[in-house]
Amino acid sequence: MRVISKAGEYGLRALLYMVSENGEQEYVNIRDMSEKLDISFHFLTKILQNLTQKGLLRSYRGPNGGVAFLIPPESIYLTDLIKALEGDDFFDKCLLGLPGCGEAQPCPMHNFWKEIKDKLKSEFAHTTLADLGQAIRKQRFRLIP
Amino acid sequence: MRVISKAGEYGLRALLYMVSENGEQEYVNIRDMSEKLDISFHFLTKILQNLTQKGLLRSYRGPNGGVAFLIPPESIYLTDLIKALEGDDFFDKCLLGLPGCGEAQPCPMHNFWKEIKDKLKSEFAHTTLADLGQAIRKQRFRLIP
DNA sequence: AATTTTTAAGATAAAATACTCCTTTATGCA
DNA sequence: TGCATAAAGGAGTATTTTATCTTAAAAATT
Repeated sequence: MRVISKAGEYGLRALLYMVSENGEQEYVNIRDMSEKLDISFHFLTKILQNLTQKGLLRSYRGPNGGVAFLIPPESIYLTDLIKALEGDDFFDKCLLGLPGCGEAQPCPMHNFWKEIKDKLKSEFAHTTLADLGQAIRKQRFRLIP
Repeated sequence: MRVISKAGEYGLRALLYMVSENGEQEYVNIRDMSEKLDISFHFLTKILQNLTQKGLLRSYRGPNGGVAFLIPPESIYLTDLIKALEGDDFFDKCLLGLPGCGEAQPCPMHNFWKEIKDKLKSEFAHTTLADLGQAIRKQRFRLIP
């Protein structure tokens, strides 16, 4: 059960790196990050470009350039991040993939799945990137393989 | 958030069709099913072949042949079906896809996600194909597009 | 202005997933 | 026995996702 795509994972991991591992320098170098996290530089570039276009990050070229948060990580909620990375319909899929399943004609698993999705949604809706970063530091979770 | 692959969806839908739409005839014709459910015949064949090999279905060639349940749908639990369709590691993935996340070194979302997975698991572990079929009949859910 | 460092963008390649086709084998029926 | 039917099995194609390469453009340093 892959919940989040590779691209989504990499994006999330990079932002967590920016939040938790990086000091207070504004712009984080993408090449550097790609090497530390062992993610293809060009692929990561694409993913972060997307987040820049969607207004979560800002970027700066030239020496000492890179990407930085446009919105402070304290106000980046996972819901928004996941939607930016995975698409807006992330939370709207039928568990069984049954055609026509929805509120109007719920499949046998619809309500059960809705409950679970709602839980996931609300967890994502009130945890921020900063929260995750803090937890990572606290638990000493190694982001870097 | 695609939880189940296309192949998994088709397989599940076909079995639900067999449970709920089909009369009491033993073998269900795959071509017929593929047309009714609007799934590619060849693709569906592959999927059901897999279930036959895994011992959930049996098949019969020749006129009036098709596939039938080897195990009665009353004792096919979703856990087993999903594992057969999607692979045994279905319930073992990290939500954030963080490398190294596990019981030994849980990521910040690990316990939260474990809870949700456990809920899903236990729901799947005690609902059978027959249960779903019954619900479909009761709710008059249309399997056929 | 030239050089360096970095993002931006588009084209291409590899891998995974989704889907198709064709031949073989088993079965039923005339 | 011969023909039609239906699944099994193997190989092949297409599409999507993931990843890489190549070139261009922007910005800072010298």
